Amino acid sequence: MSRVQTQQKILDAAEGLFAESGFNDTSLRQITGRAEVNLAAVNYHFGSKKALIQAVLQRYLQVVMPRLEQQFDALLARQQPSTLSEVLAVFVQPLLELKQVKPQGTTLFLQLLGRGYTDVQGHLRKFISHHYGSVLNKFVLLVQQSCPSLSNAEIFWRLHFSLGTVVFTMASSEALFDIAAADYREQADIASVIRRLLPYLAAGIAAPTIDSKQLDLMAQATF
Amino acid sequence: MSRVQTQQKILDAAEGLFAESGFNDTSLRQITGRAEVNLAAVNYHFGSKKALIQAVLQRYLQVVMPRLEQQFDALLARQQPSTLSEVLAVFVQPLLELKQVKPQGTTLFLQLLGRGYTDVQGHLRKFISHHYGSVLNKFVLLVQQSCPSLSNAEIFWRLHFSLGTVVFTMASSEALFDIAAADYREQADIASVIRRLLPYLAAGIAAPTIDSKQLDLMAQATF
DNA sequence: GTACATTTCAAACAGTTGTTTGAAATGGGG
DNA sequence: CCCCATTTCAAACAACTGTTTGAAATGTAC
Repeated sequence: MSRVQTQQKILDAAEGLFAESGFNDTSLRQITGRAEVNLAAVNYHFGSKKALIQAVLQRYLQVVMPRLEQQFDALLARQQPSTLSEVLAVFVQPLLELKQVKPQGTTLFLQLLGRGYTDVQGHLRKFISHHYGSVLNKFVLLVQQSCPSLSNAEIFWRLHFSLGTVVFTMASSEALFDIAAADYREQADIASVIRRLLPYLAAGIAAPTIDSKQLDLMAQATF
Repeated sequence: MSRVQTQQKILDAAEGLFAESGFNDTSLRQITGRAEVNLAAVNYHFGSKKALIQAVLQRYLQVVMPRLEQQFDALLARQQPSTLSEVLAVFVQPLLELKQVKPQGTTLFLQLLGRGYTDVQGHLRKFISHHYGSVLNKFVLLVQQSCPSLSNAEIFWRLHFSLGTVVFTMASSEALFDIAAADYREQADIASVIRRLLPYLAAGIAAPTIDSKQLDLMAQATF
């Protein structure tokens, strides 16, 4: 079997299992079993499990990230600042295009992203900010321009709140789909979740700030 | 050593390690090592690691949940529906009161909650909805009353988005504190994060809905 | 078809995990 | 003090993990 065939079989098997069960709870024996490949093949072709995880993510990142950067650049080249909704909407097209790479591509990638941020804390964060930090900086800059009234610290926190929303939703998307289908007769797919997500994120990021005095009043209002 | 002393030492050691490294990445040998207790003590006193995890969470849940329910009941007994901000503000007081149970109680509990939802998917969700489902239903009812224009399905999704925000933020709160301190000279503690969280969540949950036509326009606006 | 490099394979490695065991120690009530 | 239940302890258990090994098979160029 040729080099690329084996590598591809491993990547395909691995990404499915990783998305289902997370990185920690997926063993190399499960992966090589599903890929119909010898156990040692992973270490031979990728070096280690960690490297395999990165390779699985890289297959999608190297498609999505340049598309995102290109769109960010287009917005940055404008004269007047973009609205927050415009900035967030940039993600939709590149993510949905992953379906062309592979039928379930969008769902798989977002689930993997969710797993990567929740399973082993820090690893994926460092990997992404190291390889694609410049792209993310452009995104942050666009958000800052669209919300000039917010301090940079406030934006930092709210963007991480938003990251949490996305990552958690995607990591548990399969369970949420099931619940939504059972309780609300929803035929939920990844595109419909994205559609629901954007207004939530836009409103949260651009929310008015309140000072601590107001918060204290709110907290005591129910006594 | 008396029964309760050993159990307490195990619980104290376990909750700290669980909060730091998550449930999967914390071994019983680490726990019994820190607790200065024999390895077999966990299985003798709690039965299994899974039961220990639940016991760790129960110590806080059985304090927080009755307090929450009591506040929800107070709001439900009102004549006019509460505002969303009022409903969300209910969480502040009971969570901060955990500091009286134990100095770092609030932070620990929220980190554990985050770990529980991100580490082993589903387990904690089932456990909480089984033991405290009625309390959560009252919360959902209050949110529905405060946002009459939103469909129940929309509220379902937005509450899970919010759960993701909280859970992810808390699970990685230590890392976020460090970044915030380094980049924005922020002295961030759990109370200040809650203060930042509430307006974000309130705005996100109450965000105006957009139809798919508008979304498509947004997505194509940058071409 | 021979020579050489690449790839596969079964087997074993060393490490960790949660759990169980049976004896030793400790506890308090009669 | 003795008895009996409770609790501790060191040791071993079986199952799993990612990784390495060295020989066998396959592929490729001459």
